[in-house]
This record gives sequence, structure tokens and C-alpha cells, in this order.
Amino acid sequence: MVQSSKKMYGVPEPTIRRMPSYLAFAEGLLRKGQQFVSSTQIANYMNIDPTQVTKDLSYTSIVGKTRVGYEVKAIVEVLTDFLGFSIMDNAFLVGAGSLGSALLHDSGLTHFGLDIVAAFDVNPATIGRKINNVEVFHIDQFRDLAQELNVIMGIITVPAENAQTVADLMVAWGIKAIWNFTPARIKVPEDIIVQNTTLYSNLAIIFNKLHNEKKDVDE
Amino acid sequence: MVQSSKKMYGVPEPTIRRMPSYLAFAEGLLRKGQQFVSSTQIANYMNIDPTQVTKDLSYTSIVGKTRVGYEVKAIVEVLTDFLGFSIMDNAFLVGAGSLGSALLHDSGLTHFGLDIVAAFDVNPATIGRKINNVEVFHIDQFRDLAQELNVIMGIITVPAENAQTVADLMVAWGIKAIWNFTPARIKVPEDIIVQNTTLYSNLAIIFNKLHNEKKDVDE
DNA sequence: AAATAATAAAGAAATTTTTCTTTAATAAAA
DNA sequence: TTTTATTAAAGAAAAATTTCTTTATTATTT
Repeated sequence: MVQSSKKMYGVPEPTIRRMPSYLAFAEGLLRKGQQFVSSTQIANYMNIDPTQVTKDLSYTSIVGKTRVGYEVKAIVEVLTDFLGFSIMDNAFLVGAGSLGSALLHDSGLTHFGLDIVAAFDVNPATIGRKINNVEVFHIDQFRDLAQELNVIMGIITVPAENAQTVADLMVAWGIKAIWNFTPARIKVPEDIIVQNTTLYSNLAIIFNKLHNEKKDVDE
Repeated sequence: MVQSSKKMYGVPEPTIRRMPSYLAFAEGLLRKGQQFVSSTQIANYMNIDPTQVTKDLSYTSIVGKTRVGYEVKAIVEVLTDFLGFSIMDNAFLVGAGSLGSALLHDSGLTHFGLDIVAAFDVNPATIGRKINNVEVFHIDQFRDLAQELNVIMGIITVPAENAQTVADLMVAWGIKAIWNFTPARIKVPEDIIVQNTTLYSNLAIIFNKLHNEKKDVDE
């Protein structure tokens, strides 16, 4: 069974997680007119190791210059492409409550390649309203419009107990990826991409650090 | 330099990240009246390996019964304590825009031990308003009330370019932890805990999975 | 012009995290 | 009562990720 010994794992997820911050930093430098930036500078900004930055950027086509660093413009351009932020993807959002509304207002999502083209809810008070120019429809409407509008992502911002129902609906719509903001885990066919984003995980991490404060490791 | 060979690292962060989901699942089972739950069931719900669940729970005082599983009630009680969700911590939120507003409306935060006692902004339109019963003050007000109200956490939901200014203010307030929702990284003294929560990292991960779809690893 | 210092890049080592394997316990079935 | 199957738990192994080390390059300083 002779095969390539270097397995083609994709880019490590921690790397992908850090990249948007590199990008945001580089965009800031670009606005300030800085032409080059070193891994040391980026690392200092991020509070991580410089070689981590180098490793991360090595997954892209960006190459640095010894004693100079990376070209800021190159970082912005390459990372924007690399992270898929230059292609616009369309999304439907289900659950136009406060969190859903916050996402609809977030221009950063548009900036980074996500266009929420419609929102859905069951609350008569919100249906028909426009949130940041995105119309809110009843959940039963437009079920087959997803294909037509080339909507590939569904965003779930409903209460946790309704997450599975909404997910099933999205799968029926023919969606390829689901961004789940509820703490509930959803069951979907294997080929559907699911990204869970829960605030409470982050809260747990903070509390853990807060309560384990000053645990000076010394036996 | 003879020291304990078993270094006292804390609980792995990935473990802490998963635990709130275990808790949410167990809470659901408790409501349904289920008395025991096996690692297999939890793993199936989470789409992870059963031994991962066992390992994770082994960091707590929860013990399972062979052929039976873990007592649901024990999971709920122990994890709630373990994650610091049973102690109420007070927080100030700065930036009462759409995201800040969404957090103020999120009863889950209260349920998991975070009480946002006041919000701050610079926008005259929002100052004086109450969002879900939390009053919005001008950022210059109440700077020393943090100590008095025992506020240990600051939540940053302002535009990225103002993140550092707000962070400096929070440090001056005497806050111990900062939950930063902007993509900007902030510089604070070493003893301050910072948790960065950026949507764009998650977006990048989804896009990466979407665009690397069907990358069948075969040389 | 030569020496110095800062940096990227590649690879090795260390660390951390996940997955696999084995063992022991025990409920359920035969 | 005996057998079987399921499970937790502990430890080993594997995999993934981060950090360390070395080398080569090249601005900057002397």
C-alpha cells in the first residue's frame, strides 16, 4: 500500500481561527499606510509565539522577506481569498430575535463574504418587518426559494428546543452548511457542514480561568 | 530541581468547551425525567467519541456506573458547579448596539451565572434607555461603581477600533476579566483574563469546510 | 567593506489532545 | 445460575498542535 507518506490534512482549525485576526490587524496597518509587518509584530499583537504566525502564514501563498517581514497588502489580499471572504455566499437566517437581529445588523458579515438574504420567524410581530433591510418572512414561506437564490448557508438563532426542527427544515431546503448559535446539537446528514457557536462555551472558559486564578504550578 | 513530575495543568480547554453542551443535554434529559445517561448517548448527541466524554467527565467528581451510565442529576449539579455557573458574577457591558443588546436579552447568561448589572454607551439615543431592565449609562458615569457593585467582568461590544480604549477603561475600573467580542486584540496587564469571542473565526471555519469539500485524501 | 542583528523558513522536539485497548464491573438474557 | 453484552475507567498509543532549534538571508550599523 504505497501512498504518499505526507497525509493531506487540511489547514489546522486553530490556524483558521487565528487568521481572521491576522487579517483584521493587517487591514488596520494598511489603512495606516504601513507597508511591511513582521511575524514578531503580529505575534505581539496576538499574544502568541512568532513562529506560530510564520507557520500559520506558510499554509498560504504568502512569503516573507528576511529582515523585513510580510507585505501588508499581500496578507490582506491572500488571507481574504484564503478564508473565502472574497466570494459572497448567501444565507437564510431563522430566528429574528435579539441575536438574529444582531447578526442582521453586523456589517462585518457582509464584509467577510456572508450575505443574509432573508430572515424567518414565527412571531407575527416581527414577520413583515425589515431588519437592516432584510425582510422577515414566516418560516413556512419561501421554502424552495433557497435553491433559486443560491442560498447555501442556514443560520439558526431560535431557542435551543427548536434547533432540530429548524435544522431539518434547512436540510430540506437543500442547504449545504448550518451555523448553529444554539447550545443544542443538531443531527443532520453527513454531507452537511455544521458549525456550532455557543456563547456559553466561552463563558465557561472565562469562569474556569477566573476561579483557577493564581494556580501557580509548583507541584 | 526535583519537582512533581505530574505537572498540574488545568482541565484542557477543549474539555471546558464541551462541558456546557453536556450540561445542556443533561438538563434536557432531567426535564424529560431520564435518570441515567451513558457516555455513548452523550457522545452520540455530541457527535464525538464516547471515551472523550468519559475522559472529560473524569475531570469532575462525577462517577459512572458500569452498564448504567451517569446519573443525570449528578451531571447537572456537578457540571453547573464545576463550570462556575452556580456563582453569580456581575458584569458591565460597554457598547449597547445590536450585539450588546442581544447579550442583554440573553437569559441564558443569567442562567449560567452572569449578571449584567449595567450597560454603557456614547450614543445619546440609547443612553437612559433600559434594555431588558438593564439601564444604559454614558460611558463616563459610574466608573468607580464597579468596585462597589463587585463587578468583576467587562464585556466589550463596541466597534473594533474602540476596543482598546474600552479595555483600558475597564482595567482602570478594577475589572478582573474581559470578554472581548470585537475582532481586535487588546493589550491588558498580565493578571487580567481576556476571552476573545469573534464570529468571524467561526465564519472562516465554515467557509474553509465548504470550499475544501470532498477533498478525498488519497495522496 | 565587514560585522551585527533581525527575520523567515524548515525541521525537530515537546506538548497537548484524541483515539484505541484493556480490564473490571454488572445488568440483562439465556 | 451461567453467560452475554454493555459500560466506566485507566492507561497506552496515535494524532494534532505548539514551541524550540538551526540555518540562511539581508537590512542596518560600525
